[in-house]
Amino acid sequence: MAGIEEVAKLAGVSTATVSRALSGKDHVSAKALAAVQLAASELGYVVSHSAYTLATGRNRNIGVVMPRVDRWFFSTVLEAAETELISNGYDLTLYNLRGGDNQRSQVFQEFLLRGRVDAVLAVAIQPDKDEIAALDRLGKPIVGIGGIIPGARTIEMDDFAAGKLATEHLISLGHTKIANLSGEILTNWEFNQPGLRRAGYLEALKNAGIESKEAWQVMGDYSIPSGYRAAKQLLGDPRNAPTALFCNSDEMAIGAILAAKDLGLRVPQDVSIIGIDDHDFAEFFGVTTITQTVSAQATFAVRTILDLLSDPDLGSHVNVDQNTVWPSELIVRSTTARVNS
Amino acid sequence: MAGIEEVAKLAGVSTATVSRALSGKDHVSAKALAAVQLAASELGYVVSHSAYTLATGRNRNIGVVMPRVDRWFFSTVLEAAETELISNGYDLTLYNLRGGDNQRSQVFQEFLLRGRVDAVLAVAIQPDKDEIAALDRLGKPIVGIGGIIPGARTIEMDDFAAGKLATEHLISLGHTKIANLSGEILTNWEFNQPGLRRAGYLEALKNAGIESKEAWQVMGDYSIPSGYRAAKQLLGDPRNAPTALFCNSDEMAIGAILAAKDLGLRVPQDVSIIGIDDHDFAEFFGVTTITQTVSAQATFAVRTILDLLSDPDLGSHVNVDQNTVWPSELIVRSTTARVNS
DNA sequence: CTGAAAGCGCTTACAG
DNA sequence: CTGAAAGCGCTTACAG
Repeated sequence: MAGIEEVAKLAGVSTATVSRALSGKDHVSAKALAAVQLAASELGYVVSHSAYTLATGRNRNIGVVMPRVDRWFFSTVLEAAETELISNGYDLTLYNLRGGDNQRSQVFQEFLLRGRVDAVLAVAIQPDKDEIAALDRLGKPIVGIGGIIPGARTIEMDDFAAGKLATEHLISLGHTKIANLSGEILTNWEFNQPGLRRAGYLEALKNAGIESKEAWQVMGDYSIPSGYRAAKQLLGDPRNAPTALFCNSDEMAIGAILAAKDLGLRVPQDVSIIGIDDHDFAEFFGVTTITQTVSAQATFAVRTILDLLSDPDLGSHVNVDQNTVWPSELIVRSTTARVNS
Repeated sequence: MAGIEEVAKLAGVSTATVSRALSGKDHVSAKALAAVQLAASELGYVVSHSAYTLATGRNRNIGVVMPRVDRWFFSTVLEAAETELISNGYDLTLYNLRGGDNQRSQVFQEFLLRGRVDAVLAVAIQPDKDEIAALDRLGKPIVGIGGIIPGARTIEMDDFAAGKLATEHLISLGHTKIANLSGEILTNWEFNQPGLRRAGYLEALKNAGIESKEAWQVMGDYSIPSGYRAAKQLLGDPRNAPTALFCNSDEMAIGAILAAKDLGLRVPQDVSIIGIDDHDFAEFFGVTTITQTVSAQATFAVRTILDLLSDPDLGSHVNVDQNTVWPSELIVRSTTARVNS
């Protein structure tokens, strides 16, 4: 692999000039520029990344930390983030935290601090104060998606408002028997998104003077099968069946639709179902939902990071409290309708 | 951020001793070891990655290249690969090629050669000879999943055999009207997996003396909606409806099941449906399928890479032709049955 | 505009 | 077992 020295020799200039010509940061005579470019392409020269990083302290690489990747939300974030990063010449290093608590602390205490990343994008992860402080000391920005991180910039949809809006939509259609299919919080470093959405749901019920029932507040795992199972249980109960389901994800809503069909119930005539996400498949299944525009959120988060990184007077202590509430919209499709009374 | 020098000073030894003590590669007196460890943990010392790489030429980082990440197959590979890598102290740098041809060549000609990765895992991507040669010259192994790459190590299920087996299963149940829902090849650097599976399908038909029909060979995109649409079209045709569907993915099979139901057809009494993958949701929907054990494939591929990298006499020219045929199994669930004649 | 040289923070023969 | 020193391959003040 050709190094800068060989390029310099071939071009008949110094390595300093090669560096300047290729980076484009400093002026170089047209003649030198041409000679360097020719030599570089002839030798197939590519800047050694570690030398570049060691000399400049910049990595052109950001770390993305998420609890898992094999779920729609996460893979969608990843896809959008990578696309935005690569088009800016940045690499993306992925850390999934499937390994649990140990892996999580290994990532934060070692991987992120080795100086391989310039910044971190935390997806649906709640870093603690010490972890943020450590990044801060190194001058590394951390931006979060999916919840509020005290002491850092975050982007999140208003989960409480979304839960409330979804429920109000059902109430406005005359429903009073409304169940909420939510999610579990598995670790102490995940956001309480299920709790916030449920709180919005309960608030909407209370405002409308509708009594809430414990039995109608059930747990799923955001997947189609879990939505199916929970909905079948709820809708199959002969004495206690709700007429409407508010699901925390479109996948669970899709599962619920299938469960209703299998019970011989018509959607939306017999049961109304609303999700959250605006998943790729939502339109196809006609799911009424609340948008999250996940790709756009991820792209925005990456741009925020890139902007911070290109700020010339970014010192240490770069992270500040700042939450951007991401707009959500209700999209009414064909799975919700006036209650059949 | 404390450097090795500060640790050396605090421990009262040279930087060489610190390096040796921390890496554990060379013997160090118990006393020095203790002093270094204490000093390092006191200062929160973490080895600078770029300095380590520049000095050693090793990155402890591998690049994963895939056409996209927001599909089950890819996110599952990614999840498994990351889990295996991180537990070996390796990072994973993700390159998705959603940006098309330009992005692809940028990745291969620039990103991969900057020396940031020690090896590459190519997922469902067909690098060309020059690209492999370039990696070879740098002594970087490339291992592929999802198809055969001439000149590199690969792991792939036998797509032809899988297509044949799926079709034979349907034939053995008495079906003769069998459609194949396959996928499109969008770029010239993707594998011809749809073609291979279809060839297996056609071979099985031929062996059984069953005539194949153009109209029963249709395209999808591996997703639930595309399976639904294609199946509805096929099964709704009053003169030409097949009695069995062989789908190239379980998601398409699930879509097909839903389409059949919506047409009032019973699965498997009226239509038999088989997929490929053994997707997370396959068991739930009772899909008869052919396993791919994707996670295990990805883990195996990563281990292959790690083994190569730890081989002390790995020089340049590390890539050789070598394909491992990954075993597949037929799992008969409840979506296939004897033809209703 | 350009070059010589220091420096980024490690690792590792080489001596001892 | 340990230290002094060279070297990894760049970038960037500093002079000119």
